[in-house]
Amino acid sequence: MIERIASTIELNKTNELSLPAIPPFNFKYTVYKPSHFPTRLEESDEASEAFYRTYRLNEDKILGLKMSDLEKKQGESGIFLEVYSANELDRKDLGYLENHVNGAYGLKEDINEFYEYVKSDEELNVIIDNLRGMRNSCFETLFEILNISSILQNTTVKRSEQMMKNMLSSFGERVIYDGKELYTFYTPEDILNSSEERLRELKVGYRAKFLMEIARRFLQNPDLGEKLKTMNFEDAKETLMEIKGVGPYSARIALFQYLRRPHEINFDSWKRKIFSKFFFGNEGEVVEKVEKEVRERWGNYGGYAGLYVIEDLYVKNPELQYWRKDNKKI
DNA sequence: AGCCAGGACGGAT
DNA sequence: ATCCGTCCTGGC
Repeated sequence: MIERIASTIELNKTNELSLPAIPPFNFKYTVYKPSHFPTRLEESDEASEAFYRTYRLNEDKILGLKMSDLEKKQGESGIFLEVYSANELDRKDLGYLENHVNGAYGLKEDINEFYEYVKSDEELNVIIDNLRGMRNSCFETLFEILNISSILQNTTVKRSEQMMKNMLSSFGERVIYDGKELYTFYTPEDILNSSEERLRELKVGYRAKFLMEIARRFLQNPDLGEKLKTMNFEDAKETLMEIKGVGPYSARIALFQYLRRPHEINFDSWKRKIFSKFFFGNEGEVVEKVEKEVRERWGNYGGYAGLYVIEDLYVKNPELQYWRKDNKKI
């Protein structure tokens, strides 16, 4: 099969947008999550305190985004967005982009509802104080987040990182803007124009057939993500798990990240240990007991509270990012 | 060398 | 409904 010949697209700055957020808003830990394994989709620039991220607008227009803290620029909560592109963007494109960033980072969500819900949990509130204003973030489309959750399943993070790198460098578009070299995510067409054998060469293992299947689904039904947003919780979960390769773990990642259901929390062995230790002081408790504690303590905001616990742990213990070299064990 | 961890599937019960 | 062998790769 034909594989796209590697090329690099250079982008130039074409627009600036100010995207206000409902306060409080924590720019740094909304756009950047210390617990997430690094990919070439995005880059955090410490010196300029800017965050770079690629974006495929309406499937064909390739964008490079540079985000910074609107508070520091204009004294208002939110994101200052600099847009790099090959061609000028029209009003419709910009409206679509603005809508995407608002949704991806929950800028229009009132995080105070979560704080109010858990206000009596003193231990959690110490953590919230450190990260106040942090939102759940998911810049990916449903197709993309299901690729990531498939790549995360049943392996160590180090190998997930390797698989993602291989997939992006083989099928993503390489872009250069503002001195950064990053990749866009690939599309369902990119995968279907390749082959299961080729994916196996990229060390995704038995997931090759799952990734082909996911690509097939989204080629047939590109609006699946939008459809899921209109469904109730059970129907959305059921629809996700109809996709071969998407089980409970991957579905919960999509439900929490993409559909922003604050209740959902997914327990892989890594999170099970972290929360076992957080609740009971040891890593050994079974997932049923850990999950029961999440429900009793945090109810409908179990996923959101969990997000704060995990990210706080990584902020305080940056050496935990050695999972890049080691594995999920803490 | 052989064995194990890590989600999901599919067949057996 | 629950259990179990299998799929892959990398690390021990």
